[in-house]
Order: sequence, then structure tokens, then C-alpha cells
Amino acid sequence: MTVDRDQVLRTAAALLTRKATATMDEVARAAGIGRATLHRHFAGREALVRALEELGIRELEAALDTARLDEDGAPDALRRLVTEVEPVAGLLAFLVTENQLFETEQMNEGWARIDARVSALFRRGQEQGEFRIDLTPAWLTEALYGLIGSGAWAVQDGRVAAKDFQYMIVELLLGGARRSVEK
Amino acid sequence: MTVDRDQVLRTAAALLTRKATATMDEVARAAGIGRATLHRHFAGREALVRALEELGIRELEAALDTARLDEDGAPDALRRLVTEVEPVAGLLAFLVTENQLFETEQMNEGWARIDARVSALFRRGQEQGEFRIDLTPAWLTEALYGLIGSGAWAVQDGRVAAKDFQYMIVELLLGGARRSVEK
DNA sequence: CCCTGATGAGACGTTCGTGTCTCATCAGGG
DNA sequence: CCCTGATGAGACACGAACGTCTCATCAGGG
Repeated sequence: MTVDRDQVLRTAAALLTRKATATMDEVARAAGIGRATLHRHFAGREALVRALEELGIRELEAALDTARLDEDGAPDALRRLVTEVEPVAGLLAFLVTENQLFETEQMNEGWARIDARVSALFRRGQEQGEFRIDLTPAWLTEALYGLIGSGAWAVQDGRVAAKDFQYMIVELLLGGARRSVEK
Repeated sequence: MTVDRDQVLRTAAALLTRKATATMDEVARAAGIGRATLHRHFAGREALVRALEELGIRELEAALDTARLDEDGAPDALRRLVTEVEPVAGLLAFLVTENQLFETEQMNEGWARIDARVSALFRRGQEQGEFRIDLTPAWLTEALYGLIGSGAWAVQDGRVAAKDFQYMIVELLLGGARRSVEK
């Protein structure tokens, strides 16, 4: 009988990923509960988004853990990362949009932690001579987010197949579009 | 005395790029006109966004023209394209967000025209052996938009310098992050 | 110099989403 | 089997933003 808070969150994430402006009422109906109950668990829309942010950060950090970014070569670690991130890509895209859409009162420190870990991966790749050094880790991180977002939207709209998600992103990010002999 | 419609549009674009949820009143004040006057020129918020969409498409197509995508090698054409697009990047990012945010009743055909031209560039590059063929032109196009958006936001937030915009995007898109001997 | 037309400021009614509250219902534990 | 606590449905008031309208003002052309 009691509502499964986490289940509601995941349903909300799925809906808001598709329609970022969904009403509290729509979120409630999507989760199969009443609007009043939704408010009982999340004080308001902002609280809901905050909870989603927490969820996204939690899952993203779990993905970072599973990907073992500091093992093997940086390129392989990056491959693992994108693979692990794929299920969270939609939620991630929503949260990023949400952040840059509304004035970011104060950013959750979780994002800084995540940024640091991803940047560190790129920096490691540079130090080990696997990545070029004329593109900053900050930009590579930013670009990775952008590509993940683009990939998520493209998959959602059916423009590309979900199974190609990891390949497309990693291949482009690592090798670029240019055809090279040594490939 | 008469309001310069195009000037209002550009001011609105600049504001909405920074704050996508800006009020009609805020848009009016930013343009230095009264809210009533704003309504006299644009029937409502939707009409304003539509007008911005027209503006963005117009400027983007102008950029495509100037870039002469069918001349020289595809990589060089791409460089020119990104250079020309830079001033419109912010508006473009706003419009893309706006489109995926709200249910796309019906997409302006201008986007299809632009997509076709950009895709054609990538396809040409593939046919001439300059671009790899395992990444579809559709995905490369999508990725280009994503990187432009990321670049625009990164510049806006001061995370990267505007002067690096073109270099970062083109270098990543063309060559990728991996360090290669032949570069 | 007057007259026309556009503008700015503000009032007003409407819509939409939110947040709160009440009340009847229902499930599950004791 | 009863009682407690959570839930769903709906009513309600509030606030934000929108779109419309009025009216005084002002610039510029005739």
C-alpha cells in the first residue's frame, strides 16, 4: 500500500526525460498515484527535481565506480564509462537541461565530484600519452556530456538505435570523424 | 519612435539564451520597450519563439551559405561552418532546447533543410574518403549540434574562452581525443 | 503648428499549475 | 475482526504569467 518512493522517482525520471515540463499531476498519474500522495512524499516540484538530481548523481557515481576509470588504458576506461552511463543518459540530459534552464541557485556538490572524476580520466589519458593535450580535460568532459545528451535525444526520437549508443559516442569522442590510416 | 522589430528579436535571443524561462515582461524590459508594445509586435510568447526560430534558421542558412560547404575538402568546409556558426551558437542552443522541451507540434521545415545540408557535407566527406564511414552522417550531424551546444554553454558560463570555440569543436569532431602519430 | 500614430504604464480578467486540506476508502497488522 | 495509517479523489485558495484594453504622452510628418 505504501508508495515505493524510489519507484515513483524512476517513473518521474522517465516521464520528465520525455517531457521536461510535465505537470505534478502528470507525474503523479504516470506513477499511478494521486497528486496528494505525490505531495506527501515530495514537498513540491522543486523537491521532486532535487530528489531526481540526487538519484541521477547516485546512479552516475555508481556507473563511475563500475567503470573502474583508473584501470587499464584511458580509452578502454572511457568505453566502459559510456556503456555504464547509457541507462542514465536520459535522466542526465534532463538534469543538465534543468540546470542550465533555471538560474542555478546553488549547484549540488555531487556534480563537482563527478566532473572531477571524469576530468581526471581525461587527464590520466593525456599524461599517459593516449590522449592529445591540446584539448583541455574540462572541454573533453563538457564534450562528453554533450555527446551523451545528443545520443540520448537521438535514441529517444528513434533517429539512432540504442544498441549503437556506446559505439557512436566513444568512437567519435576518441577517434573523431576523420578517416585515418592507422585505424 | 517605431520599434525596430529585428533589434527586439536579437535582444530577446540574447536574453532567452541566458535564461530560457524569461518572462514576456523581462523580454520587453530587456529590449527597452513596454510589454504592451512587445505584444503589439508578437501576438504572444509562442509567436515570439516562432519569430526567433525564423531568425535562427535565417542566420544559420546564411552561415551555411558563407561557409561554402561544397568547396574544398570536407574537413576545411567543416572548419568554416563552425566558424560561421559561432555567433549563432547561443540562439541555436536555446532553440534546440525549446524544441525538445515542448512537444514539437510541427517542426519548422527550415530545420530539415539545414539538416540536409549538414548531412550532405558529412556524406561528401565520406564519399571522398576523408571521413570514416562507420559513423552515419545523421549521427555526425547530431553530434555536431551537441558539441556546438556544449561549446556555447561552456563559453557562456566562462568555462572556456570564446576564441577557442571553433578550434575545440572542430578538432574534437574531426580528430577525436585520441593522440595519433600521423597528426 | 497641429494631427496622426505609435508608445509606455498600468489596470483588469483569465488561465494554469501549485500547495493545502478534507473526507471517504482500503489494506494490513495486531 | 477491528483499528490504524496511508491513499485517492476532489475542493479550494493562491500566485504567476499571459493577453487585452485604456489612456495619457510624445515624436514626427504634413
